[in-house]
Amino acid sequence: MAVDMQSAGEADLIRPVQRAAPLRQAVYESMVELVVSGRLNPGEHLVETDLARQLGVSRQPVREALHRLQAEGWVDLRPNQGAFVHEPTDNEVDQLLDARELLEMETARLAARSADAEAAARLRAICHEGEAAVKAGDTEVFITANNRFHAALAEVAGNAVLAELSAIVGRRMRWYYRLAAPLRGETSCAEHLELIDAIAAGDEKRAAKAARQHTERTRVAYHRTVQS
Amino acid sequence: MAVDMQSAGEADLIRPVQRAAPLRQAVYESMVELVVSGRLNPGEHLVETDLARQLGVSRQPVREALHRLQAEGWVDLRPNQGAFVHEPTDNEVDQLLDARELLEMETARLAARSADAEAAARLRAICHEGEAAVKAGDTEVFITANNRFHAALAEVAGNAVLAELSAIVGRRMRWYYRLAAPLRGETSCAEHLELIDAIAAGDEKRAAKAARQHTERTRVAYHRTVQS
DNA sequence: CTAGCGTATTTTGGATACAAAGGACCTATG
DNA sequence: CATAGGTCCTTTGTATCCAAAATACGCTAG
Repeated sequence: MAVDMQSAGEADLIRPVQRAAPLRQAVYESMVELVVSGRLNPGEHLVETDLARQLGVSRQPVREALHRLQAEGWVDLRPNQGAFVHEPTDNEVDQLLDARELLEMETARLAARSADAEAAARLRAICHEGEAAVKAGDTEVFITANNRFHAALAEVAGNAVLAELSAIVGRRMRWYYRLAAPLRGETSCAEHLELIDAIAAGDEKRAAKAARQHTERTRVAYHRTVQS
Repeated sequence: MAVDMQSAGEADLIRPVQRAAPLRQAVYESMVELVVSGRLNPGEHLVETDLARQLGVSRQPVREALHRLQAEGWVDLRPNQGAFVHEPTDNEVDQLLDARELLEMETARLAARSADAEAAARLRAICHEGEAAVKAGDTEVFITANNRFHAALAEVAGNAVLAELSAIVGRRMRWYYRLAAPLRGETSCAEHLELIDAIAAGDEKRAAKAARQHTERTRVAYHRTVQS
């Protein structure tokens, strides 16, 4: 199991992080990338020492990153045994989507209540960025724009707690979402625009409905993806 | 500002943690206790070195505890400046309660759908423990039982994500809840029992309504408390 | 006397070193 | 030959040490 790590053999597997000022942040992002990209397999045991060597930093930032990754559901931390890459399940996806639906519907309702022309314009701008990314075929940028959209929506709704919970669910969704994103990009933006229209009109019911449908379609897209 | 910390002068301010196996856990619990009890004032700057000395451990466990405390909303961590005790606001309480209402209603609905006699009995048992604590006047035990009740409810509902989100909100509520708890203890258990009845009957609507009313009454109790 | 700058101290961020717990492998015995 | 025990090695958990950043103070110049 434990491959022989010769001094030269591993160098290009994982690129050392750029030593910018906030090292933890860089390490954290590198590790998210490693997990999301699938270079680390679900269930795999992450050894702090190895990660530190490969990333070119000490164990300290790695540890802190691992703790944060646990809080966000990327890895599972067992006492005295270290970190294991979280194993995603279809059941978990459905639970995440249930939670997301609940949170997004309420967020949409609150946003519609605040009904602000300037806010609607801001949301539309982000939405169009996502569209552009889809046209360019850049999934990663699209997902980022998507997250920004949901974050902005939560801000408009004006409940910071709700926004944070949405963010937690959103981060966890990323794992699965990147599977379904390519199928959804085209229609997702249209659904966002419909949601924005409802919010701009101050129509709470319509906004909630749009949010629900958006989530449900994401669910269908995911299930269709994993079946293939 | 910085009091003169003579070797003997500080010893009994904060009791050193019992050096049980999981040191982090002990440090974390000690610090929650320090924040909740009010011995550390909101906005106060927590210096890692001082905490470490006073708790009788090194800075490392303290740092990890601080990160966890941040994730749970007890402290705010500013880059290169360290930890500051979170300053609670009335606005935040309302937002937390809004989120709690949303989550609890859905949890109650799902729990009612699962409708299981054995589960209802388990919930009732926890509820009665809380009642006993109220009668004994032990607020701390009551709050613990209360949290256990909500956790058990989430488990019955069968959505782990929802349960975790509820737990996050519940932990944050603790700060405020301990203010309102003394006023609520008596009626809170009765409301829980009404909720359990609705769940046992499989009546989703009634369960959701009970959950909503329970949250709303907590809100009223809190606002009444802080006004005095 | 006040405002701006430079230095010094404090405190966090990161690296290294040490101790303890867990798991794997090997051996000896029934 | 299978199993139980023990030892060794790997890996985490904790402590100490060094460097970099931020703040606060004091000094000087206007």
